[in-house]
Amino acid sequence: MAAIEKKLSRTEKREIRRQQLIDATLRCISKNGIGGTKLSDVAKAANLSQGIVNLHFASKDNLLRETLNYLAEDYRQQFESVLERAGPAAADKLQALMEMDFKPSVCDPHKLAVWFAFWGEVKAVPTYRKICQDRDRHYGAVIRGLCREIIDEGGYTIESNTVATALSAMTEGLWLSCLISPKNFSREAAMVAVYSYLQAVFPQHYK
Amino acid sequence: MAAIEKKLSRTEKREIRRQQLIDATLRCISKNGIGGTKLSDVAKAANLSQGIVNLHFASKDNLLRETLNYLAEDYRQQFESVLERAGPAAADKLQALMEMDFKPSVCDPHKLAVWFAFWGEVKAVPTYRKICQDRDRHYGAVIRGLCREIIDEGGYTIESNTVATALSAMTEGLWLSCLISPKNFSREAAMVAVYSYLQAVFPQHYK
DNA sequence: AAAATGAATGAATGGCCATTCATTTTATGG
DNA sequence: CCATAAAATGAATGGCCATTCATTCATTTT
Repeated sequence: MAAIEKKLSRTEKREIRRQQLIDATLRCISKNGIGGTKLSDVAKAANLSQGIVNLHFASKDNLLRETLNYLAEDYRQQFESVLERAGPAAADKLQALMEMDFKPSVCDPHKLAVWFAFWGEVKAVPTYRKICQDRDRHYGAVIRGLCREIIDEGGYTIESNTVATALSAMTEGLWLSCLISPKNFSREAAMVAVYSYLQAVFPQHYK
Repeated sequence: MAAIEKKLSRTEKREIRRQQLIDATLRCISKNGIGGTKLSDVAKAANLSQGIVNLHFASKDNLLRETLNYLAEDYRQQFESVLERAGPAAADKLQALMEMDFKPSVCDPHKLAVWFAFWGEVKAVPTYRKICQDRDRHYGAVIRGLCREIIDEGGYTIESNTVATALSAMTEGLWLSCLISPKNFSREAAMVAVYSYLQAVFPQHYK
């Protein structure tokens, strides 16, 4: 490991350190919650020294904000990538997006624990609210657009807004189940629940 | 106020104090999150003195646990009460329960903020997980039972489990929207989303 | 109404933890 | 290969906050 690091330039190392610390933070929050996460834990989890977080992130608040930003960015990338690959039919894109939400890389108790830890602070910390709101707004708009296309194609009478709201909510609620009762939860059953709605509301598009 | 308290016996006063402190805790958590809630804040919010929480609850952990228990019990009471009053048809009961979830007394950003604050710690604090799991299990079972009845009546082919999962998830996801974007959120629109599912999946029962 | 018991107060204590900083280690440009 | 600058360390600092406790105040009992 040290041998590998030797080959990296200073600026490369800088980025690596930051990411290393964010990863450690994710593990700590998932295990101990935001309140239970100490900078000394984060440093230990990253195999680095006490003062390292303040060196790279200046403050704990800052580290937490950057961690949330990383989570949001991680989701965004997967979302865009799925949107590109799937389709071209709107119905296929929508289904692919829903399936993404229950892939192990997204629907993973560790990551979800961190999402919920931040959601739990949304009312108290405007910065977190802002980041989460922007995320919701963006994906909401995309989903709504796809629903609109499907509705136009199929001549359905339901509001695109209603379907988009229902789908997004269902996803997030299923994530909560995954967090609270991981034993009992199955990603397949979750997808079946989502699919039951798509099928019921867009019968020509989903069988 | 002092005049009123004078008339109360010691044991009555004890209960009142505990409730007063739990109410203050709800307000503090809603405003500052669990991490930002100090015992001195709680005492101040209850117009009482510094050491009062330790006197009545022994420790902060204890106060938080009791606060979550209170939230759960509050929900349980409303749930049972709705279940009693509504019906007797299963479809009516189910609808009444869903409507309850979006009444102001339940779907209120202050209360929801506290629910989410605890959900955010579920992975880190087994005690919280236990309480939330029990809650989910219980209501899940009731909702599933009602869905089963409706399915049998209507000769639908969908699994009761799927519908129950979808409905519970949608509720909780909509609560998250209410928390994150209270400006944009409307309780009516949320109910429309839920209703769109009921209508689509149980067309004979919901028009 | 005196004694005893319980409730409430708020100042003092002690531990925890983010942050700082003097020192050491490592990388880079000349 | 040296000089300089950046990165990393970890011990020390200081502030915050849960908890304790001696004291005061109120209620109940005898």
